[in-house]
Amino acid sequence: MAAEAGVSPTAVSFVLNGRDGGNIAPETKKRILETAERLGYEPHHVARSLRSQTTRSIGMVTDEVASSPFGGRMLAAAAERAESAGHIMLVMDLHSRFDGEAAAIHELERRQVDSLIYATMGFRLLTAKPATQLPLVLLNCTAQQDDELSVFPDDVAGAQGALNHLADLGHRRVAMLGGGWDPLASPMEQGNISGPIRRDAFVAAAKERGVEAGVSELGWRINDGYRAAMSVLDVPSERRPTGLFAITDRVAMGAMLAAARLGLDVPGDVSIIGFDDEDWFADCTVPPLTTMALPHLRMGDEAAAMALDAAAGRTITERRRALPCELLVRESTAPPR
Amino acid sequence: MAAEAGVSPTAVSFVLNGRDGGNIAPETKKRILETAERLGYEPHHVARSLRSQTTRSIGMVTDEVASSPFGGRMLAAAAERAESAGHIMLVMDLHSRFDGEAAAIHELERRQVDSLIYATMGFRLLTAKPATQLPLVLLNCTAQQDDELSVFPDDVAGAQGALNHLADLGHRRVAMLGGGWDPLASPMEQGNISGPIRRDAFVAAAKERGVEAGVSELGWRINDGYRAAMSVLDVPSERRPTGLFAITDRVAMGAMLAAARLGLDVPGDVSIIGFDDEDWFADCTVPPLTTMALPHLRMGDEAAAMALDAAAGRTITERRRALPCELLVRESTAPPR
DNA sequence: CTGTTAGCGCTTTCAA
DNA sequence: TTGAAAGCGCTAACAG
Repeated sequence: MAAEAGVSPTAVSFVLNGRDGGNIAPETKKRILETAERLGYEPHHVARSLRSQTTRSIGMVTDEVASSPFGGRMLAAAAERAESAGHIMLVMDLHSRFDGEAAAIHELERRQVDSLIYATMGFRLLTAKPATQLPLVLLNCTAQQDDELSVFPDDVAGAQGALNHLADLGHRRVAMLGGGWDPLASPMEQGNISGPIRRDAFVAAAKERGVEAGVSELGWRINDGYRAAMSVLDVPSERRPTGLFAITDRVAMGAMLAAARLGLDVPGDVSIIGFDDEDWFADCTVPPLTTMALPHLRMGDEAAAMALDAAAGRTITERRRALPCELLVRESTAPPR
Repeated sequence: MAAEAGVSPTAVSFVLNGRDGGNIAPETKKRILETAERLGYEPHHVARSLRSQTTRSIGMVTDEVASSPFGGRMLAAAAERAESAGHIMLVMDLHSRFDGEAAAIHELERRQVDSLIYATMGFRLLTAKPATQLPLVLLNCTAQQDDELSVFPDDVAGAQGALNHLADLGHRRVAMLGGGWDPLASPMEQGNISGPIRRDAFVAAAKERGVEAGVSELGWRINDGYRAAMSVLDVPSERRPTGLFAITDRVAMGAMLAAARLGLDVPGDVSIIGFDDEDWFADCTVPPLTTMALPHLRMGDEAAAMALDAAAGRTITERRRALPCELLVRESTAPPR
């Protein structure tokens, strides 16, 4: 390339990296640019990495995030943000092996990634943050005492928002369905802290609004929701809640099944609001499910942005970011009648 | 490192790469190994890449696979296989931008990945295979005329298997629910060829087994399944099918809703079998859904294995691999009564 | 059997 | 304003 343009490698390097602070004659610069264009020349990425000690890449280690329904969204959003900054994501999935964490990080360090994202499937509170010298951002999890960089959903505001939606609609007697400890959950999921957070915030918000709120924590899945809704709904109508807050969309689905079984109309007899906005799940229920959407896309995006900033040595203002959930009002909620 | 052990870099390189074909004195070798151990020495990956022209990594470009419910599974499985061979996955998500393909591949080539996996969300037939000089394997898609390396689900055998399951149970009148053209589908999904493949195979298998088979292609989602099942089930019982094959688990879910609405017991009055084994979806329905599981994990695994083989220049016997689906018998199917 | 040497393709200091 | 030269850390001919 240098030979082809009849200049030195130095000149080429300067021009192509925009480092020509008036040091290169316009004429020379022009010739270099033209030659590069004509040859379709592009700097050799590996060589450049070796020299500059930066690979323009960010490593992502996931605890089966890649295989969870939400994980893909976070990963894709993070990858997109990385790409837009000329970086790329290297992924290592722990596929539920607790032990692999150190090895995965080590491998990523060997490959000289510029920063690291550690992502979990459920929203978890980490007792020990992954050990590394690299800039690290926690995605969908956060560390106990550290002021580690982290990005996670604002479950508190989400649950409050759900209650407020119901209260604004005029509901005075509501119930929260689902949550609690799930013996069937994978070990990874056990550390999930969304359950108690959402419950406490929901109950507190209900108290504040003067709304009567029951809780039936029978699990996280469709049939748990079915059972919970059955227990809560199958009572005389004057004691029956008119609004149901399901801790997940799956639980909401079960609640819908239960309502149908009991001959209750949704949202006529009972309003149901879910949480998560899992895939197109909420779009597909009958009626379409109102839900509190987890900000997975934005979480992935922010995590990558933080990783990029940290790698570049920029100062980061907000080190722990609780991102707001979004209320998606569809057709499963309405004023009580 | 070489200095520390008092030997030449050559000796170190040979020993650490296992290339010491009797060329290194056992004594020297031992000293090198000990020193490496003591120093926690590891070869510099980037430098090695520069020298050896191989980065031990495989590039993956996805058309929003990373953000689809199944995509994560394939990606994670591929990543795991790559890791086990000391490779790593670099991912570029096209996030539904058709145009980005060439750019994504180009970026991966610049980063000197050893091979490429091109993965799609739905099972697609590619008219033009992505252009690259690198070894390329198509994941969840295949090319029209080429003998390109590809891995995809055996939808034909899957649909046959579903019918055979129903027929073996004794059903003589069945219906297929869902599929057809979906105007609401994303452009990416439009190219999905699973629909016609499954339908034709199902119908042909029914004919072969002497089973009467109707088809109601009203779409791919829960409420489409609801509508399709309603139209098929809401007839006099002597004309009503006793077995339903839903083209996706979502459609099956809708069919269950319809059955419940009509007061029909599943599987007593009507058996329902789904397709895909989406997430824990099938586990969560009431009753648990019998379904034909797509081999996503194995697909990701095989794709990575093929990419690895191709990169290493090994000869690959089966260039197009249709991987078998697995029948998961749960509780939504039973003999007719 | 072992070590010297010459690069891989780039960036950057330093001298011209 | 430009170019020569020295590496980044490793591998692999090729001598010794």
